[in-house]
Amino acid sequence: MTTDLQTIQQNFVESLSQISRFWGFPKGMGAIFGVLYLSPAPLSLDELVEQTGLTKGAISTEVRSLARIGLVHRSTKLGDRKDYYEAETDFYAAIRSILKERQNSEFDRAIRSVRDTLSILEAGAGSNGPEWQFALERVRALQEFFDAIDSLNNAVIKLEKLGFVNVQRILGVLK
Amino acid sequence: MTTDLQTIQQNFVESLSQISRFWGFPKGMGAIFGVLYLSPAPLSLDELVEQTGLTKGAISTEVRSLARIGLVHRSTKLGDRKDYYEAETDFYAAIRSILKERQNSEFDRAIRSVRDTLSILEAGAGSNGPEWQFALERVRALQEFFDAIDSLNNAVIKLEKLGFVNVQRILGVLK
DNA sequence: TACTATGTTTAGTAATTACTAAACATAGTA
DNA sequence: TACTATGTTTAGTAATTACTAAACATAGTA
Repeated sequence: MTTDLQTIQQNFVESLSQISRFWGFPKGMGAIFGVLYLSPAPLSLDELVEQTGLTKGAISTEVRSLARIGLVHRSTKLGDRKDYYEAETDFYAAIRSILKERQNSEFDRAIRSVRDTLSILEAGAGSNGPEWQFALERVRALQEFFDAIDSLNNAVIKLEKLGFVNVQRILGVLK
Repeated sequence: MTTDLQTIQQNFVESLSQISRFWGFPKGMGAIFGVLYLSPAPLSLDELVEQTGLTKGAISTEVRSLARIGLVHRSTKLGDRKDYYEAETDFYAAIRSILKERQNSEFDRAIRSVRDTLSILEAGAGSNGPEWQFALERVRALQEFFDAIDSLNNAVIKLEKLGFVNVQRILGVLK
C-alpha cells in the first residue's frame, strides 16, 4: 500500500508524463508541469532539475514552451536573481490560451487550406462535371464537421463561465 | 490559378497529411484517408500505392490502423480477390469509435491512474497534514477538469443526433 | 575590473518513429 | 501440383525528436 506522499506524487507526475506524450508533447513537459502543479511554492530551474531529473538545458526550453501555451508562469522574487515557475491552475484559461496559440500553428494552416479548397471547388461548380461535384460535396461535409468541432471549442471556452455542474445540466437537457 | 481537379485533390490530401501529423499520427495515414475520402469508388491496395506513393507494406499496416479506429472500411467484391478500402463519411461515427478505442489506450491508463491517486489521497486525508491536503486539492481540481472534458466528449457523441445547426442554437443560449 | 550565479544556445547523441525493400504466407487457378 | 495474385511481416534505414553536456551570454556583486 502506497500511502507515502512522495511516492504518490511521483506516480502522479508519471501519469502526467504519459498524458503529455500521448498528446504528442515531450514527456518531460508533462513531468515539469506535474512537479510544479503539486508544489505549494514556485520552483526555481535548479529545483526542477533536481525533481525531474532533466538537465538545465531541457528544462529551460520546455518551460518556455509551457509558458507560451499558458500552462506555466514565470516569476521573480525581489533580491533574488533566480526565475521561479508555477503551474497555471485555471485549466480553462490554459485551454483558451492553447487555442489562441494554435491560430498560428501548422494545424490551422492546414485547416485553412481545406477551407480554401472548398472555396475553389464552389467557385468552379457551375462549369465542371460530376467528379468535381463529388469532390465538392465531400470537402464541404468535412468542412462542416470542422466547423462543428470548432463550435465545441467555443463551448469549452464557455465552460469556464458555466461551471461543470451547469454543463452537466445542459447535457441532461440534450438527451 | 489552380482550377485543375487533380491539383486540388493533391492539395487536399496534403492538408490532411499535415493535420494527421499534427495529431501525432503518421502523415501517411492522413494521406491514405484523404485519397479514399475523395474517391467515388473504393480503392484497392495497389491503387492506394499508386496514388499515395507509399509502399504496399506501409499501406497494409496503416490501413489496418485506420480501420481499427473506424475511419476506413475494408470490403471485397465477389469474384475479385482484392481488398477494397473506402473512407467512413460519418465523422461522428468515427469519433465515437475513436473514443471507444481509446478506452484501452495508454492515455486512459494514465487518466485512470490520476483518479486512483485521488482516491488514495482522499482515503488518507483524515490522518495527514497540510501538504497532503494541498496535494489532495490540486489533484481533485485536475480530476474535475478531466470530468468536464469527458462530459464534452459525450457532447460530441450527442452532436450526431442534434446536428450542427442545433448545436449552434444551444451555444447561442449559453451566451 | 574579475568573479559568480544564473539562464540560454549549440553541437552532438540516443531514442523513437515512419517507412522501404524484400521475404514470406496464403488463397485461388491452371 | 506448380503458378499467380494478392496481402502481411520482417529486417533494416532514414528521418525526426528528445535530450545531454558543455560552451556561451549576461546581469549582478565584490
